[in-house]
Amino acid sequence: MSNERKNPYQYDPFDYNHHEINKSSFPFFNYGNSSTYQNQPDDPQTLNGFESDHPNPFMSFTDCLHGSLDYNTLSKAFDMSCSSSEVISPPLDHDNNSNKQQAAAGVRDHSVGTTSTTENPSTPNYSSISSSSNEAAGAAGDDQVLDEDSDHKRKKDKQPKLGSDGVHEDKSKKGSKAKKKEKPQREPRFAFLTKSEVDHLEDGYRWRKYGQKAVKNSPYPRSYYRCTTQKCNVKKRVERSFQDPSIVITTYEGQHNHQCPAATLRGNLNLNAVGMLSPNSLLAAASLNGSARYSHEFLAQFFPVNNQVQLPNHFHDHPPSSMLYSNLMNPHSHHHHQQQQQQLHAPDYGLLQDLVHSFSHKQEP
DNA sequence: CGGCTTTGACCCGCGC
DNA sequence: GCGCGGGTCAAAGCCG
Repeated sequence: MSNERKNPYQYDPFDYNHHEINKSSFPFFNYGNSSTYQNQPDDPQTLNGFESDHPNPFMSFTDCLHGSLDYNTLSKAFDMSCSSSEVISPPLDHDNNSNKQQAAAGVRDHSVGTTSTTENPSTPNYSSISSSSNEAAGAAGDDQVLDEDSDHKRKKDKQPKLGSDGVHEDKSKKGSKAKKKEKPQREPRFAFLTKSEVDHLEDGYRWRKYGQKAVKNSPYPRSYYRCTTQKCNVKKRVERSFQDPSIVITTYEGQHNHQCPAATLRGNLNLNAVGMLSPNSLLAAASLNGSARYSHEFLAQFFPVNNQVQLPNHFHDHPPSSMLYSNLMNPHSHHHHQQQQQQLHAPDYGLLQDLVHSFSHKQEP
């Protein structure tokens, strides 16, 4: 979060590149009914051209997993990722100065985070995936935030403090910094953009909300969830795009060390009830369909080794021809440089920023 | 009563 | 050093 804190309207692109260098972008998955999404090709603040070209708006992410998650599907998805920056970026680039405030004015209140996911399981229209390495999400590479271990440490330290109303000396911990050496590495993150009226999308796992924070420059809060399974350190953050309130940004951090409860219970995934799948559930679903091989490759993108994300060659070998790809094509995509430029001047906006960077990085020749 | 959400306080790193 | 903002904690409350 270090870099993010620069002036939202003039952050340093070079600085960003420096930290985002290992990021990569990921494919879009469209799922569910897309009829409610109003595409505005001329409005840079929307997901330009996102739906207009979609030959099959009902082909869903879950559909891919359920019935036809195969090599082609995945490769198509990857092909898309190569040109998906525009898709993600529009909500970020441009302007923002005036619109960020009014973007969500009156659209919905701030009381999100209530996990009423079941009431509308079919809302999601599309989602995109973006991964980011450890440095992502504002955590400058050098000031790693805490992982579970550090969480525990902190918890310990915090106990006395709470008892004494914070007057207790927390300084002691600050002084005793033998442990501070080992900067815990943040888990890889990957984000989904999902068009949904529901904030917390059902993904087959059980989550416990442990916090909610207001997002700077956004009327929508960010909710923090943790997997309820013991010893599973996966977290996710959910927030709504302030520029397109219909879009929910879900960021996963870490890997589930267990099976997807939904899959376990049913022996298969009821994908119709799954609004969005985390990589693990994706993996589970893919495996169920005998596509484990490719799903692993696919998922490997989310968990890059050595912080280096590489697209498998065969993904590049397959020209973009899927509906997913066309869906991603931005009317302004031929204005590559222009777009990038805009992205580089995107406002500081937490998760969205992460997305932009990971995607924009993809554009490098 | 257990599991979950809410919510204010706290921690921490960073920029100024 | 201070304030800001992201992230987390944990007590209190809610709910089935």
